[in-house]
This record gives sequence, structure tokens and C-alpha cells, in this order.
Amino acid sequence: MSDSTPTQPTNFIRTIIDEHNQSGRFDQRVHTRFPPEPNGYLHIGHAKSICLNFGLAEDYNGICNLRFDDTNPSKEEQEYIDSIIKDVKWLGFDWKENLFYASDYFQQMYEYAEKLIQKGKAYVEDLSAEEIRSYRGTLKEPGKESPSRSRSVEENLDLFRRMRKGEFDDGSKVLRAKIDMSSPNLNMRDPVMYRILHAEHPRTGNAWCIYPMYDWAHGLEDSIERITHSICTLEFEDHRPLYDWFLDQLDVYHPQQIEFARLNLNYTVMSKRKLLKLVQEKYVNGWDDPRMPTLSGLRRRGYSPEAIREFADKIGVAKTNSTVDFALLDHTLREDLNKRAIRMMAVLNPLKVIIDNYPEGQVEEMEAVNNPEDESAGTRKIPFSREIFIEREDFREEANRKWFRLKPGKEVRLKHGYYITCTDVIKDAGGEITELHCTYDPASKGGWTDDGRKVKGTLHWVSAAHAVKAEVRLY
RNA sequence: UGGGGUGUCGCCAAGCGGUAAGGCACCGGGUUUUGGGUCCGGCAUUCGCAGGUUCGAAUCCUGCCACCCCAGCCA
Repeated sequence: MSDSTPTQPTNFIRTIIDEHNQSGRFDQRVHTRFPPEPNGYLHIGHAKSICLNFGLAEDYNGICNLRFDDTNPSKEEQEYIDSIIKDVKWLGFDWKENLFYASDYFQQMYEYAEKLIQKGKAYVEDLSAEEIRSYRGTLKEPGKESPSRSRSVEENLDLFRRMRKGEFDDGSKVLRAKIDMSSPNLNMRDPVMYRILHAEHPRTGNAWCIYPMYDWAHGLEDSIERITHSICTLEFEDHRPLYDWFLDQLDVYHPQQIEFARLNLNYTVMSKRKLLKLVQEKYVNGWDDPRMPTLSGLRRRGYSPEAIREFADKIGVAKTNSTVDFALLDHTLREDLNKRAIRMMAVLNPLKVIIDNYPEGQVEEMEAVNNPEDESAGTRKIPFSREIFIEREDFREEANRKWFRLKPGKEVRLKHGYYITCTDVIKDAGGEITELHCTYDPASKGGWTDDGRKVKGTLHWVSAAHAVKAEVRLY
């Protein structure tokens, strides 16, 4: 609610929250959560969600939990948990004491499941996965009810308890909600709540051999944490009726699920499955390979958290499937780097330049501005001498008028150095240019003269004798 | 001929009945010791299409069309 600062772009989620605050539905509370599954590293798409959830909490004076949705031990690892914590922190968000794990609620979820069985709203299924699929029907045809559906409450309870004890093999039974096999929404056709999985969990070890499915678990996690707005992506829109159904059946605290469009960036793979494949099959050197769109990859590549957060603000939040131009991400990075980054000079593909009229053996300390956009960044000294390197592509033997870098007879400025004029081009037997001879103007020290001379081109350079080798990665 | 969504400038995105914000990209021009930056200017008579209601519609109604999602014991 600031009056001077440009208003933050609004979005439909804020509108919904404002309405809730008006009606008092959540007692003016705003409590969101970012619920990653620790089955991979966070990427720029997750950053959109993180910024949204934590940003909303900040703006509405609320809270945002970091909650690991660790309900499938067959895919999840501690390494991912650690990386996610690191990346969210790096982005600049603080969940305070609110770091949670779905696995912390396994016992409570189990008890809720028994309650549902007791209500006659859940049953243990004997059908195989394939059978369940065929019983489910299709998009156009209703499913049919499983024989297991008519089991008694007592039998279901007994079977479910034995599932929990480990009496059955993986895949031999599941617990399903008893809803409606002919619902046009396939999610309501008796969805699976628990599957048997004799797998070691990163946090609960071997304490459990049945694990809750997303639809059953997620709403309970939100409810237990008293989340107000459970924000997720569009593909869960069809799941909301089920999210609501479970909470209604249990008659427990009921958050509002809201769906928004996930981020798509052109030229960018955003599928966790595909990124995992790139890592596992060694197409890249790990999750933090600078070519990866992961936060750790972007970090190595030089992206700042500020730039990523600004990007998240600029792309907005809506329900339209869209693909953002990568140029916008680059723009926010440049904007940030431009005002903060210290400038350096480097030459990638060196061409030697000998300044004939510069005293041999002489070295001058030139003063260079660290950042023209920020005076407080100060200055540094850089050595200038008779032999320097410039970028090979900064010289052309033949060039038209629009070329304002170096060419024979042309005067250019060496940034923070002197004006030089090319007098001679030396080539080897193969016609390859090996070095340039130039003369400098002693009156142009620092790269400026007061005589009104127009020197438009400015080149980067390094003193040959002082140059330091560096590893440079170009992407 | 199932259900759930979405359609506003090349790409995002405001707008919620009173006569099309903003950003990116792009195009001019000034300035500039990074062909960077910066500054000034330009860039949708039109909101998927067709009707209708209204003094007035991107906004309301009707009908089309296009695209996305759903048949994991993944999330």
C-alpha cells in the first residue's frame, strides 16, 4: 500500500486474497507454502512459484512455509532436500521456523485414513494396477465398480492395518476413496490414497511401508499447517474437487486451492524428468552445470538472485499458458549487473599490437573506473606498456565507414589508455595477421584529449607482459 | 457426441460497462572512454470469431472456433 512506489503488478490471486480479507474467510490471515518434492533440483520455473508464495506472504504480512512433499521414497533423496534448502535461501527467502515435511504427518494421515474407512468412504482394493486402470473407464465412458468396493468397514480396517504392518507385497493392495466411478472427472473415480512401498524413506527410514498419494496427502498437509491459500499449477485444477472432498469428509480446516500457469521459457527445458535424464546420462556435468536452467546452474552462470526475483515480478501471474521470452530474463540480469558489476577488461582471442613510439620497457599505471554506473565502486590501476593484446575481431583490414573499431590508418581509443592509430599489418606466410603496429598519442593519456577530436571506437586491451591467463566459459 | 481451463500488440500482462496500463522485443533520434548504458520519440481505432443487449462492450448474453490439461499404485 505504498503511494510513491510504482504499484506492484496485481494478479488474480491477489484479487482472491483481497476478497477473502474482505469477507473474513481466513480471519485476514495469509499463510502460503512452497511444497517441493525432493526428487530433483529447483529450476527457474520453481523460482516463479517460490517468489509468488513467499512474495504474497511478505506483502500481506503473512507466513510462507517451506514444506517438502516427501511422500514417494522411491524417487526422493536427501541430496535434493539439501539443494532445495540452499536454493530457496539463496533466492533470498526466509521461512523462519516453518520448515516442514509431509512425512512428519504420516501418522496423522494414517489416522485420518482409518477415520475415512470408518465412515465407509474408503476401502482396500485387491485389484492389480492394470485391473484398476481398466475398471476406471475412459474419458468418455464411465468406470465400473470394483468387487472390493463392497467390503465391510471391519474388513477394510483389518486389511488396512495389515497393509501398514507390512503383511502384503508391494502392489498387491491399495487403499482407495469410495467416491463415484462414473464421475466425468476421472480423479473422482475412487482415487488411490495409499500404496504399499517397501522402500527406505530419507527421513522416516523403514517406519512405513505404505505411503500416501499426492491427492490424499496434499490437502491434509495444507490443513494441518493451516494454510490459507494453497497455490499450485494448472494441471491440478481437475484435482481441486478431490482436494475439497477429502477435507470435507474429514470435516477439518479447509484451505483454498488456487491454480496458476507454470513458467515456460523459450529455448529452455523445464521438465524435471528431462533435466534428471540430462544429469543421469551425463549430457551435462551435474545439476549445477551452467547450461542447466536450475537455480544452481543459473547461479554458476552468474545470475543474481535479485535478477531472478525481478524476473518473477515482471512475468506476472495468470492462468494463460504462456512462454516467456528468454530475453526478459536476460534483461533483468543486465539491469541488475549493470548497476552492480565491476567492469574488467579481457581479451579472448588475442592479436598483438606493438606501439612503436611508446618507450621500450616503460610501464604506466592507468586509472580505470570500476563501474561507470556507480562512482562508489571506485577505481583500479591497470598496467599499460608497449606491447598489448586486443581482440582479434576488433581489427579489420577492410572496413566501411560504419566500422568504428580499428583498421589501417584509423585512430581508436584504448579504454582507460591512449588513442592509437594503426600503421602497419604484419602477416605470416599463410596470410594470417600476426601483429599490428601502431603509434600512440602521448597527449591522450587516460583516453581523452581536449582538442575536440572525434574518436568513436573504444577497445578493450591487456598489456601483453602483464596479462594473466583465465578460463572463460562461453554459452 | 466426457470433464476442467484459456483466448487483449512478435513475447509476457493490466483491464471487471464509460471509450485499450506497463514491461520485453523491435524501429527512429540525442548523448556516451563498453557498437554497453542512458535519454527522447514511435509501436493494438482494437481485445479468437459471429451475432445480441446498451446512449456506450475487451468487459454482459448467445452461438461458434482454436489451444492446453485429465484415463500413474508420480507430484
